Amino acid sequence: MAVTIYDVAKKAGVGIGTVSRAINDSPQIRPETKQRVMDAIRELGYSPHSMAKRLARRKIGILAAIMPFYTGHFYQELLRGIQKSLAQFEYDLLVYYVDKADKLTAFLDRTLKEKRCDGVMVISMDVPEDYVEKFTNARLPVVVVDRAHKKLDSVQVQNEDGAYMATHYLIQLGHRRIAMIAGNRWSLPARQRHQGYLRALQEVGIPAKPDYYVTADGLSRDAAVQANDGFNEIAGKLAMEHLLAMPAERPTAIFAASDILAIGAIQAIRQAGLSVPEDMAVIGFDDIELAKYLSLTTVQQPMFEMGRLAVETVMEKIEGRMEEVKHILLSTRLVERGSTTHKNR
Amino acid sequence: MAVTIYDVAKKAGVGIGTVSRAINDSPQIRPETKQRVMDAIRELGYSPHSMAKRLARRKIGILAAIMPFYTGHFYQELLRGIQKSLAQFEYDLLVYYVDKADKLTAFLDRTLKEKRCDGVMVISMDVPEDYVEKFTNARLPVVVVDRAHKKLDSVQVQNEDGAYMATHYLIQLGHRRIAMIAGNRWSLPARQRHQGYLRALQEVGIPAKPDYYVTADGLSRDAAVQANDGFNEIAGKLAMEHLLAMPAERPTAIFAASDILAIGAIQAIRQAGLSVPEDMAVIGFDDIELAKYLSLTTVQQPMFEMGRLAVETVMEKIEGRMEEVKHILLSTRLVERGSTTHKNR
DNA sequence: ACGATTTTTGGAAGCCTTTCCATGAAATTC
DNA sequence: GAATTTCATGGAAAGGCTTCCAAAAATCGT
Repeated sequence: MAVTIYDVAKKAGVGIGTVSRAINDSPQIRPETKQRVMDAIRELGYSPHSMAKRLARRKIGILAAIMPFYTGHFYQELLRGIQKSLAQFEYDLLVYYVDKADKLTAFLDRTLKEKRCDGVMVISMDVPEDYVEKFTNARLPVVVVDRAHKKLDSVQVQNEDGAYMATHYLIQLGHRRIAMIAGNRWSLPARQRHQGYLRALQEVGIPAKPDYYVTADGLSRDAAVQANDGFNEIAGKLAMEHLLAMPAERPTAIFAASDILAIGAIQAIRQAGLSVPEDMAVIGFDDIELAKYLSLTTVQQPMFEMGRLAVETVMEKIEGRMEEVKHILLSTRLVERGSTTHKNR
Repeated sequence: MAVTIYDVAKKAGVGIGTVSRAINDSPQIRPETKQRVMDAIRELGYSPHSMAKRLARRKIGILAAIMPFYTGHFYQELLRGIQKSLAQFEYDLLVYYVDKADKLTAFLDRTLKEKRCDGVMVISMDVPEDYVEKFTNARLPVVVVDRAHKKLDSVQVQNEDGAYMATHYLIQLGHRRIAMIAGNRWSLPARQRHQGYLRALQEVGIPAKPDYYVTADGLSRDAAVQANDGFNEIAGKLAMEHLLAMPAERPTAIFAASDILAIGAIQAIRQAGLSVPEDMAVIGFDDIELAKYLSLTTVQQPMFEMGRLAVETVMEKIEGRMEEVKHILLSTRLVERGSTTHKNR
């Protein structure tokens, strides 16, 4: 049916090995011979069958990325970093979006069952403990992005540091009553960011009020509030309403653990007839695309770079250049906009 | 090295054919035998090699999507529709993001050269004429999404209709001087939307002023303005500035051929000290995520549905259920927000 | 010019499945 | 109970490539 390497070999009057060498830029071939083969290939319109090649090479040439279904700049930029980097290795990218965490295990199972890729990048999701072992046994490299796990390679941002920076910035602006809004309490980024928040407060001797730390899990069982680990607009709004309803000592500034939470919070603030930043300064985390349009001060993550490093980390494992588990931490950057002060530059 | 079907066969005391039948749910196998094989598989931790399977089955089980690198809800939702639909066919998705159109041909070349997928979805990009033929010859099904081509299957939205609806809506609001901002003049969606715009005007006897149709290509050679076929923020802003600078008969309403153009236009309007919608009503097209936050009235495209249909169309071709070229047109929906009237519901 | 090296070449074996055909066993029919 | 049909099974062949080894050809040294 399709034209194979045998047809080319016959046409060019050479052996199949020679054809293979010609298409794979082997140095073990005379230029004239190579030319003859290439001519035959062009004439016949031959194209190698990628699956056969992969089978023979014992290498799939595919990396899989699994990520949650959130829209937004963060994942887009990440994907772009991944793609760009992948191109250099001549690997393809298989993308899986999942709605819920339970789909993650379904995907992981399938990946383990069929050998569909050489490595996996798990983005913004926690890999269940038993799967960590399964993947290790299967010798299938996994890198987690935007999360960390002791036994898996990881690429993430200095969450603690970024949160410290954000909180410190609010303090510098003169705020003393600073509350923090986060997604679910057990989410790792939430915890890390909380640590940074606490450190900044502690440093200047502001006691941390437990009431000032509001997380999505404490607010509601509602699915909409729990979506995306509690990092969603509704949760932000609810958390803010909760803070505004506090009897006394209402905070003057909010550090939200994500931009989307911050956006929800701002809605609640406005609805309460207050304005940002006069009555309430708000700072987010991520620097998603919306942040620019809504003039939200935030902590920017080097998303593109994360993607690039994720790929390189998996590739190191695949190519056996690296044995040890590697944890990469990238630094963040504060982006000042209008939700904290007016016209400050 | 890896455990193969032979190991399983030996362990279970059956032939390899039987093992294959067991894992593929063939009815041609006794339940007891199947159980025995399954036990052996579990014990050995066997998993079939997907590439070998694909080679033997003469079916890759992969669809490729190639799309531009724009961030946003439209592509995210589209991808989600694609993914969801793909899961039913047990196919995987290979994603390629491209910055520029020239990368498109690079991708298409590679796809043709190596047989990496069973079908291709080209999203928001025009397939060059010579490639149409190449793909037809290679018998590799291609569906274009958000574009159309006579000889290729396509899934797109009723652009003409949506634009008509948008313009008609502005007319209903009392506007008579309605301008249109579009990306590059030669882009198909731009042309189709322009047709709808013209039809709505004509219907009520408003003469179409050529000056009221501003496209990105007429504005600047600048790469930033030409990016994404002229559908970008800068182009929208520039176009609006151009309209505002018009000596007399300044328009009172703008139909932008995309939300992102509308957003650029709004910036220009505000910068000129005018307000939306009082001085200038603005309606967009797409309903990207930002639209909701910026309260932009717009024409919504059924993105998820487009993704689903794109997959089904390619699959029909792959499975040989359909020979003819199929063009699918989906209808749009007007979403009223604050950029056209205040509180209108 | 001839033996020793080095480079090029041909093609068998291997990668791991699925599929098809032949065979033997079991079930059905008359 | 013999003849026929159906069902379950084993394993060869096919799918299209890479890789390795041995053989052939080219190159080198003297």
